[in-house]
Amino acid sequence: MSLNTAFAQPIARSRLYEEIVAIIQKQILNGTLLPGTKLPPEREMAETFNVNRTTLREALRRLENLELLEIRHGDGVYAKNFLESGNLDLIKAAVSLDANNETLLNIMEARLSIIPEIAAMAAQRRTAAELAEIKLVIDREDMSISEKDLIIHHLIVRATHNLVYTIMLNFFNQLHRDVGQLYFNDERNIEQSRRFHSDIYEAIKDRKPEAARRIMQDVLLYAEQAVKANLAVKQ
Amino acid sequence: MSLNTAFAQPIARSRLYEEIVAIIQKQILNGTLLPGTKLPPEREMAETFNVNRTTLREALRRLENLELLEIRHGDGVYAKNFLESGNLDLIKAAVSLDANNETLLNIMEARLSIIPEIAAMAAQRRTAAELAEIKLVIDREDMSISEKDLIIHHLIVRATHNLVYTIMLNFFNQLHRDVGQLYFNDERNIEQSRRFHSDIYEAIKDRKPEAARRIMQDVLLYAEQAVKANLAVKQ
DNA sequence: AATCTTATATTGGTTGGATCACTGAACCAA
DNA sequence: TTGGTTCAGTGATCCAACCAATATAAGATT
Repeated sequence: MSLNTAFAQPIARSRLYEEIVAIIQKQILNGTLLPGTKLPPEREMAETFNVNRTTLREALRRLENLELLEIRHGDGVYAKNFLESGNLDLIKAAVSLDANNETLLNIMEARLSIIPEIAAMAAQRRTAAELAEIKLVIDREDMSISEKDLIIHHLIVRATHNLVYTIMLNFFNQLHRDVGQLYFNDERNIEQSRRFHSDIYEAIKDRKPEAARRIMQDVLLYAEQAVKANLAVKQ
Repeated sequence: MSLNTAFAQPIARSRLYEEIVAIIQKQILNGTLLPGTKLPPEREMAETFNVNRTTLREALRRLENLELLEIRHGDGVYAKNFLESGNLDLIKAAVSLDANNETLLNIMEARLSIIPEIAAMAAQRRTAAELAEIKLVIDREDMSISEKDLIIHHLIVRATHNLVYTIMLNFFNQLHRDVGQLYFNDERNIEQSRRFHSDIYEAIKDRKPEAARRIMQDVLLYAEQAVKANLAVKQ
């Protein structure tokens, strides 16, 4: 017998280099480490953090990929202005840093302006095969509503035939994974989702972009309210 | 003497690990390396690519950050489904891989649906200080029109007071840097940009979101046509 | 004095090799 | 069947060099 899945948490042990990433990332995001600042040499930083240079370098690489640092061979390591170059992955870090959940609200706002557009586009461009796939998932019974919801969103964005939207959705879905757990614990929300799935399916089937847009907008607004209510409780 | 800057390509000497990233990335994007596939051990791969294990690991790390690989301590390295987990940085690679510029068109489509919304939001939320900053940049004369354009877009998105939009803009601006060079070589486009700057400024000053949205939409459509014309010539 | 060239120190990039830590599978014991 | 033990495989980290690009300053040239 398996434990209550809501209880079993995936440990996710942090690697050493990730701890260093977190430290430097925090300093850049909260303005302690200003853009243009030259960091100490790798050898020196490695000693400071009391890790091997190889490990430190993995951390610096990560920060470079996030566009937080610029590493110049033969010169040194410089802090960049994350507002001008930062990567979407930064948002995850920003969410966990700001205490008043401002970033989370920002994410939901952006989502509300982008995903409904995706739904509309999907209603226009979906192929018969893509429509059938959605139907198939809705009718399956060996899957939790939460899993279904995730896949349906994926299938919808796939129907836009736009890779950028597809990848952007991945970003918003990370929110889904983090907050969704609570959302789908409430029976009312589950019923809401079921209705959403059949409604959006119909709109896409009938190639009604405006209907799809509105349906998507409504469900996002509904979910947003649920999340906000949850945040209010926590505080 | 300086070379023609439009001709001078940004050297960008590839680091060794980046070449390995490119190879594996390509295999995942074009479907050679299927999701779930277990890659050989690091020691073996390092030998195959004829690089040190440290170097290989930097490559694997990068691919993990791109959400293309999953690295499990004590187990192994597995390929992931980039359509379900991929990062926006992937798009850059996708652009250079697909021959028919489909991804570039995808980017422009997404941009057209997102940036105008940002302009509208900025018109509603901008503070007096943010407005003044924009004006200041427009009036400066020690700056190329291309540089101005970039900064003005930054200031506009900053006025939305939404970090997600700010970071998203960075993604689209990379396109700006790559294609903008050609765009701003044409005198007609420069004139177009000047008009755009003053028009969008007025709309934001007067707090007219719909006007700002339309102006932004028009300029993006105009630029899109210019890019498409350029692509047509190249092919 | 101003400019160019060259030598050198600094710093990131790469290497080879060793050891630690986690995972999975096979095996054993209750 | 369940739980514990062992062990081989694999990633994580460490250590100590050397390679390669850059910045800087000293020297040569004009």
